[in-house]
Amino acid sequence: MTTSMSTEPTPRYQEIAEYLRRLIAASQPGDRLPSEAELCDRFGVSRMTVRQALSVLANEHLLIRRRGEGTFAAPRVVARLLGSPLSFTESMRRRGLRASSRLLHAGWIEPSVEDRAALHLPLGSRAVVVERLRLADERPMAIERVVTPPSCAGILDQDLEHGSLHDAFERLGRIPTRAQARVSARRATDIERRLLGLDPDGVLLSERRTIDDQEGTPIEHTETLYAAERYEFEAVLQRGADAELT
Amino acid sequence: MTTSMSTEPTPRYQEIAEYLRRLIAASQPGDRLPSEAELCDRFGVSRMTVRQALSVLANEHLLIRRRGEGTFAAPRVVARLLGSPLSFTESMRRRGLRASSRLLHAGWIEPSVEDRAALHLPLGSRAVVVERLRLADERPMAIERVVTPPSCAGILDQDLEHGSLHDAFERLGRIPTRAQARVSARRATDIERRLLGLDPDGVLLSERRTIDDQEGTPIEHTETLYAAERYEFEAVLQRGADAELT
DNA sequence: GGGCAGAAGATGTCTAGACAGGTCTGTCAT
DNA sequence: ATGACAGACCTGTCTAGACATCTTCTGCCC
Repeated sequence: MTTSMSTEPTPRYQEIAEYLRRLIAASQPGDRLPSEAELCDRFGVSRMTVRQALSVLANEHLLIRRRGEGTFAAPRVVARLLGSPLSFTESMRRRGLRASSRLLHAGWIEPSVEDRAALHLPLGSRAVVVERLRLADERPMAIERVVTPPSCAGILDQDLEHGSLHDAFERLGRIPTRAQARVSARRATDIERRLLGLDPDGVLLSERRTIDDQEGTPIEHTETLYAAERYEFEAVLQRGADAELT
Repeated sequence: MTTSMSTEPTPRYQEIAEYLRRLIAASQPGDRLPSEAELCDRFGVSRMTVRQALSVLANEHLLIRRRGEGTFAAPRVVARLLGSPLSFTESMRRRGLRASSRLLHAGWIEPSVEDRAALHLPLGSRAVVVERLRLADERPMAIERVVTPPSCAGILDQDLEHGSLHDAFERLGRIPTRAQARVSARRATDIERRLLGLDPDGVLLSERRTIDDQEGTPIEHTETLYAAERYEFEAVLQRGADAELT
């Protein structure tokens, strides 16, 4: 049994994980997923290989395993690690969804007081704004408004419909290094409801964050308004040997 | 009868993980850890068992594995929330507010499916619940519902009106060490509105979290409902050498 | 000394089983 | 009807290997 796949072989467990991601994306939360034995048969692999795929997805909270019962699609859409460098695109892909954007507006503005403070802009300075509607499988997930200082105006020349904004920053030599975020919630306005396709009781999760580059210079002040009924934040906290305060 | 979490012995891979946790705690970030082969010898188990222990810790970002090189203590924590959700009391104190509680309910319950999964409870096991209204300078801020396993029932004997629940855990020898949290938002119900003193459009920030003790055993599964108009989460992320998560 | 090939050592992927323990269902005896 | 129990099914834990791939070190040759 020579396994002679020498041309960049994707591990079997990743194939199985991909299959399950799609299955979960097409399932209702709580739906039963194939048992380990069924997956062994379907993919012709041993049980440990199937279990490796399942443990990857369990760690991402995409499925829940209950001994004696079975494996089930995880409740709800969990989105992104709070403050994580994971892009919107990448976190959607892990959930078997295809991310895209619709550019709402891009150009120069007079920054608000909050924008100025976050980006350390002098009074009278202008700023660059990019507003996009973020979609997952064509379904609106969030409204994003990014404000950057004049020194980053180069991003206006990049592909804002398909590319990642963070990649655009890196091409300009500015590496996103440190982020501060604040998360709050409020009811949606009429305009926001229409853009996101929410019902009249629609609630928004707001993430306002500031990102610094490798030199500690602020390069981005962003507010992202997520449809709360379809999006959650996730955070992992480790209490280390440091009770360090601010 | 308090008891009995389970009659089964601790799995070998958890023993090994515990050994490694202590080793990592005593190491500098980047230090080399024992190789898989060394761990196999030391504990007299097969390689897959050692790998299971290692993958648990890798998922917690406590160590980093590099193919061909070895396994190393992880370089620092990836993300930390300020005003840490590890303790309401502590986060209020940092904001210069005095935290207090009004006990709504405390006792034994039949845990929900989600509670059971989060706390690794067997079917039929009961659980302890504590529901409190959390106040900051006498102003209602959040409704908190804590579910803990029978092994932590001792917290029922503690002062739940004034003391910190986490201090109570530590007095039981269970040190809250790691937390996973998910943050979402929704409208408040009538009861919640009344408890928190919200207006009819009131929105809640919901934080559902699970906390593990120093041995990785879940000790708390909590949902906290914050008055969104008076509360925000803050997070700070420092990007280290974490280009390789997954 | 410099360069290169190979050995050694490390993790990654995978097999084909085994037994244990939790959950559910249907049947049989009460 | 109801309760007890057996069996089917499912995930959890673990073994004792195998080959692949990647990195680093070593020693030989030029």
